[in-house]
Amino acid sequence: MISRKPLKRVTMNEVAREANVSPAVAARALGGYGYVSETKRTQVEAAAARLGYRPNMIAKSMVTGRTRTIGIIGADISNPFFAGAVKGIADESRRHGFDTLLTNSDENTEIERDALRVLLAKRVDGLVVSPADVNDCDHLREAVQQGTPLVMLDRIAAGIQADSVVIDNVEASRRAIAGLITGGHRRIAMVTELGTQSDRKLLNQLDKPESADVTTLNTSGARLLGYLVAHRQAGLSPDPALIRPTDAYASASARQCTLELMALESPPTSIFTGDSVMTLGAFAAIQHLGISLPDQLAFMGFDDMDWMGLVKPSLSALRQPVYAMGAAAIELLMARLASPERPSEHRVFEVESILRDSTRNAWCCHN
Amino acid sequence: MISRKPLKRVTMNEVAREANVSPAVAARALGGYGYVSETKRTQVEAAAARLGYRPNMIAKSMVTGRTRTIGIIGADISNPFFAGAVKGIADESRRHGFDTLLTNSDENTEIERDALRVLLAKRVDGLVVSPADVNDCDHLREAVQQGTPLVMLDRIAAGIQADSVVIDNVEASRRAIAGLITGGHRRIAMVTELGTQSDRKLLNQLDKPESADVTTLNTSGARLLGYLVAHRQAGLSPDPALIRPTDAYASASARQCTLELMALESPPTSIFTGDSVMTLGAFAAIQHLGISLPDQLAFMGFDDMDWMGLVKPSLSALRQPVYAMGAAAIELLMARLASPERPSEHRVFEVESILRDSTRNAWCCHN
DNA sequence: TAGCGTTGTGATAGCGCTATCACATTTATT
DNA sequence: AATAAATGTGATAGCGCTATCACAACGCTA
Repeated sequence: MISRKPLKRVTMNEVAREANVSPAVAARALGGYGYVSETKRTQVEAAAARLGYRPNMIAKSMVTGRTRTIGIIGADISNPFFAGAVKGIADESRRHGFDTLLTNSDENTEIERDALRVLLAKRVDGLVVSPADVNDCDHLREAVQQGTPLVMLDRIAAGIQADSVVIDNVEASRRAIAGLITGGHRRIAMVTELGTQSDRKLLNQLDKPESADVTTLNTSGARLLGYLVAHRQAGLSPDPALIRPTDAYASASARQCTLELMALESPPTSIFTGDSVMTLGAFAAIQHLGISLPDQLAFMGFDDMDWMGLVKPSLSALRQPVYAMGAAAIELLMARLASPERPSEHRVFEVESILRDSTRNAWCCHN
Repeated sequence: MISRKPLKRVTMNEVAREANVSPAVAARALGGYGYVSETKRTQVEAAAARLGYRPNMIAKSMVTGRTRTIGIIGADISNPFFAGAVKGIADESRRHGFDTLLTNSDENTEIERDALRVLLAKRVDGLVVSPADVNDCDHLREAVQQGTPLVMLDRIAAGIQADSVVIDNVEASRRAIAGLITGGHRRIAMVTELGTQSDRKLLNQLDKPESADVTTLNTSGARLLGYLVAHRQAGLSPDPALIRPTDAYASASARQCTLELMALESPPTSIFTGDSVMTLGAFAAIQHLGISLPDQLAFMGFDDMDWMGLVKPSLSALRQPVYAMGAAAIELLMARLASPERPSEHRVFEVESILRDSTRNAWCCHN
């Protein structure tokens, strides 16, 4: 039960009275607009300080229609990818005089819809969203249509007229796998979450990746597609037993999947993980089994973390410039706020291959 | 340049007209309060849906004086400690129907002051703050006095009438060091950031920790104090050469400090780090030098991370229940919103010692 | 029939500001 | 000196809602 009496705060009118000027003058002095004489400005400022006046953004937003606030809908702040991106978003927003309202969707479209409703009710000036499912985005489309600019981060939902900041997941993954294939690997396992229906559909068409519609795939689906394409291009047919979708408790599940993979009659000679959480679990399994990398198993994962250079052997990874991507999202948003009619822009960032010991002699640059 | 025309949005009045009811009825139907007949409620809801009506929280806050928003001032979201805490804060807030406005202080009091000003202007209903410097908190005190409830997380600023959620840094650190001493170590190094003046003052009184004023110490100062107390209690005099304050670029600096420590004529037999960022840098140095843990050097650090169990050898650490601490901060805030006059509550969480290979045979439980 | 509570509806003040007038005064230009 | 422009001030509408009235219509009891 919330107490009902909102506390009485000092208002501009009281400051005006204290300073013996009209409310209009006080407003101009405090708000920094229009004409005010130096004398009165000082009077007003002194009065404001004396009374402990705090401007009320709510009231200001009420009349201006702007809040100088950006809403963020991310999957999970405790995931390092988002933590880094959120930092970039927050810093860059601040630089432009905007604040950030943060929400978590937990990769759940229902929660996302809810979060969106709240952010729109709060009248944020713009949104940065990582859609939980790119195939279920009517709510996002409606927000854009009603006039709230939106930038998609990490994932692009088809059919939404909005800017985006992404990497080319298919190509990054394809290149990584192609490298392993060129390095001589033929049994490459992939451990990844496959949270959505459309991503899982890929499992039924392992040999015809070209028939998949990229625009309906989420991040991990796209990474799996890259895996399939690399195989296809090399004339190889992927073994379904080596593709392991994990379930919800991601890290633990990745560990379990990896244990099972290595227990196969014909285990993989190399393993590729869909993100850093998968990498954590898979590597835990590898340690547990005492498997030696890269001789017995080559290892490469999506998303680079500091610690990957410190484990033995060190782990190769595909690095996304997360902070820069977050900052870029805000740049695009600011550009759109300035000119709402500009054509939508899609910023594709480069993925860097960080080659460490876990792929030594196992990976060859492909192109 | 921001475009100036705020876009025209559907208001309650328009919904009322569309539904052929008075604005008051529409307000009650949409706001879910007071009497409305079933018939009219349905009419209004239909009209709202038809027009794509979105409630305006700003206007509502204007009259109610509440925003259902919690402001967070944290040091750095990309630091795993805060990322975890922020998750706890956000989740728990959401459970209570509150949203979170996130800001970063970068451990800088100036930025913190700024962030506070903005959050108060936005009329947040409450604050969760990790003060950058517990000795420079007049701005926080004023906020509390003006009536915005505030919970301090991770650090307590003296003389502020507010709730707090912390761990006992002195005791946790003292116990860890005492364990190393009992384990036979006499030359224990400490690598930690010492960002504030008051923390650095400790360096001038290594042998009389009891003369330090705990309430003026920040997190890392308190941890250093624990280190000193443990030595004192064991009748040992700490070697100043083994206490290494790092500077700004934390991880790299910790690496450098560790390299220098190990190059000493008489190097430490054990090393203790002030947080996970320090641990990362220190461990990188240890790997670089090829030092074997725990034989050549016992290792223990503050803050546990997933990867610490995966490096070779695995690293011992003091684990804080970060998520729970974030959630607890919101619990306290909600309790205070419900009864503003309740006495302030200080929640002290337990620190768990995660003993792994890096302290094998080097650490003995002390009490 | 009068008197009462219950249920539903409408009118409207006002939250704290900004923006826009109208107007007063000073300074510059012809 | 007359006019125009620049500079400063005050009054006030209104942003979209909620909360508070006043009141009407209805069924109930006495």
